[in-house]
Amino acid sequence: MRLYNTLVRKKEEFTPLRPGKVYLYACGITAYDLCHIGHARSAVVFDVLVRYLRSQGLEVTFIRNFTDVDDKIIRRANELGLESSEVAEKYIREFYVDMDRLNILRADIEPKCTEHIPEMLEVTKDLIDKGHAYATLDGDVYFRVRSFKDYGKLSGRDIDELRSGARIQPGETKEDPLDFALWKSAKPGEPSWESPWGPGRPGWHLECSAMSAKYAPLPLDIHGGGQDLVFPHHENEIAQSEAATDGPFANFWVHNGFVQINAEKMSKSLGNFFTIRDILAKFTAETLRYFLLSMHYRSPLDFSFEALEEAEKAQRRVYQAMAQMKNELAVRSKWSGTALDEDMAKELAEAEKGFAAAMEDDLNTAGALGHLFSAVRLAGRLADDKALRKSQGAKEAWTRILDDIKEWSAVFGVFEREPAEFLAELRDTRAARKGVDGGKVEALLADRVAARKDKDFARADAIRDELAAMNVEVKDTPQGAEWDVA
RNA sequence: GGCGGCAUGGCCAAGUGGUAAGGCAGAGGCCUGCAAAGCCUUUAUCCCCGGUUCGAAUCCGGGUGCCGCCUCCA
Repeated sequence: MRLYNTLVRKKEEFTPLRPGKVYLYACGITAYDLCHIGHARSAVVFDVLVRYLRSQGLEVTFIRNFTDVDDKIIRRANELGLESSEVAEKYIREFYVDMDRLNILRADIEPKCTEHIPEMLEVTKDLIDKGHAYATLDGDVYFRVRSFKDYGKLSGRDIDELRSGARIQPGETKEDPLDFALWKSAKPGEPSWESPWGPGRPGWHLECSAMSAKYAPLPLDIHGGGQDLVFPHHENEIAQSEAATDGPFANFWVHNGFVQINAEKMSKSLGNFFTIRDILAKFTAETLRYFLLSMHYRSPLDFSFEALEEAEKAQRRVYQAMAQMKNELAVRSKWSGTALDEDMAKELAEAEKGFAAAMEDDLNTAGALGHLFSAVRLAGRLADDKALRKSQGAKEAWTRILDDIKEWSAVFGVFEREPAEFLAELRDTRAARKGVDGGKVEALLADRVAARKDKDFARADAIRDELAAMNVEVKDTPQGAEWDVA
């Protein structure tokens, strides 16, 4: 497949460095709070990338770390009166709750920073030995940025431009403002570990270098994360790892775009901040997942509840089509001999090809979904035609489309549910969100069924108007009356 | 200030130089007791100005607007 590589700022053909085998490392969360939509996007993007690579027959080792010691966690622990390890454990548990609901597969290896202190000390020692790092009298260890000539190659920054922006904080004794901490000496009340430079804790960037080297052969095939991690986090990782190993750290750098609110970055200070749970209180997890995949992973994605509702309708349409196809296939046992029309067969083949090509081209899930809808429309057209509906051609097409959706949905992680079951969940979710009383609806619907049976259409229509006023749509099908939330 | 990204129909959104996917919303039709759903039809010279090319939404230059990173951040 072709993948956009941040390192060279263009799409390149992705080829595993070791035949048939892919090592992918994605930066995970810092466990100090509930995950927000941005975390969800990043998680979904890399989940789909892993699923896709696997669907192409590659054996993927997916590593996603947890940062479980850092300034924010310590601050949070102080606020809550807990140990920082308790805070980290709590939010790692919450992370799994959210990710499981979003159908995110567990990574193969999920290392925690605090469990890899020896490995990090080892890297730090190496870097000092090679002259790439130095310890200060205070017991801090810094990476000597100017000792690494390629610094800035990922983020496209010039070291001398950076200089003007960097500051030395009071109390720091760096040689150069650009230097960043590998090891921070312990301050009172902070968690700390013993080291050759005194008690302290690792700097943020170090963990990814140490843990990826432990669990994967370097260079990694792919290293990923959110776009904001490009600088300084990933730039610093490259500096640490490449200075330590004298070889390349990662072959491809893949970064997902940000979630925005009203075209602005989501942030707590702007008050436009949504956790995954805020969303899942109103929408199904699968709707959120579908929404996140309906745009290309590198584009900024503007979040709104309106947009989510559109996604919900689009998603419902696919499930309705699935339900219809399954139903048609189930109710009929005899099919006429008519084969599938040549144009339709071609259309279906093109949708299949288009889907594959879109995924192959930098994981274009939005483009791929367009082809899924083409298949869905074809299915509807067959069902709509009284003659075609009973034909062998329709049977074959529906069977094939359902198979296609099954294959695609395994990569997308959506459309995997039993349609009737999901549609019921969706209806209930929409009903709850819009304040529709399901019991009352069922009662009115029963009255209407009775009225229709008596051919009292005036009364039936009056009841339907009443339901419509409640935001409820009625659908009369051969199987009986159904309702949904408008 | 430095670096980078984006600008496609009413809204959202794909788009690999060859003549604009898809979704949502709207209009007309088929179907239906009437509806709903579904199906069919229908709505774009792709921010502006130049250039390269037989041909550009796609490449180059210059504008304009918006956003991100440069400090913790998915």
